[in-house]
Amino acid sequence: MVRTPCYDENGRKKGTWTLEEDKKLAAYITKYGSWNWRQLPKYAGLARCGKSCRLRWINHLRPNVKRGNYTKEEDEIILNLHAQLGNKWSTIANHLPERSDNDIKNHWHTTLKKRATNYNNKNNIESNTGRKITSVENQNASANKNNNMHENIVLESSEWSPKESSSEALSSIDYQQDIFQEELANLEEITSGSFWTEPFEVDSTIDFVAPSIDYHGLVCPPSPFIPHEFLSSFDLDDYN
DNA sequence: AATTATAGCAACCGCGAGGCA
DNA sequence: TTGCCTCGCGGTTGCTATAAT
Repeated sequence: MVRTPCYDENGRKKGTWTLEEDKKLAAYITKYGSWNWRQLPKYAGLARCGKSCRLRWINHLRPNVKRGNYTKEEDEIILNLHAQLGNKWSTIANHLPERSDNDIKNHWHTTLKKRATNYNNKNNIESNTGRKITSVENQNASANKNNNMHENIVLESSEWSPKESSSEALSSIDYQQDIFQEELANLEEITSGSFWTEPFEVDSTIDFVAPSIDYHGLVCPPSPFIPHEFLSSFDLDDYN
């Protein structure tokens, strides 16, 4: 289910993310934000490309992201929106803030696609009998996902498995929050006290870089892994 | 028990849009 | 206007787990 880790011609890692990489990425973005995806992995001490970091963050690590175990209501929203929008996964994902576009896309191709034909046929039948689902109704249904779905949006009960509850998804969120708290604490500990003034034990596997100015004129924060002797030549006050 | 087929999902790739110099 | 850079999107691939034979 995962890709075998390997390295590209630039020495950047590809494939499955390790727990350690997840922790580094989550901790860094939680503390500094995603100011520049391309530069971020260098500052975060990751041998990954920016694209990979962005994807990992959006699909797995960002707060409150829910994985797997789609509810019946979520399925209905996706089916409904896909019928209107087509493969506009990012737009569909906007209606399901806890889901990523990639996750929705995968879910569509693996599960919902098969139902779509029946679903569309059903809508056509309803339309022909004078109970057409309007786009306004669809929007209301999407925006109000905490309430019961619109009466017209019905899936065959046999098509939805009750095993797809939200319990496992919630445990995924708990797991991510644990990572945030643990690594944030580590970062705070690392970057506080004598960290900035004491000599640093350099990890030769990490590509150290200097703080810089991004295109918004903001100081790009240095990685907590940058050694003291390298940092000492920079004064962030000069940039601010 | 071994082999093959299928499902499910993580992640990569290529392209277009938009911002900036 | 043009070219470069970054980001985000959608299509696709690669791999594992599970089911079927």
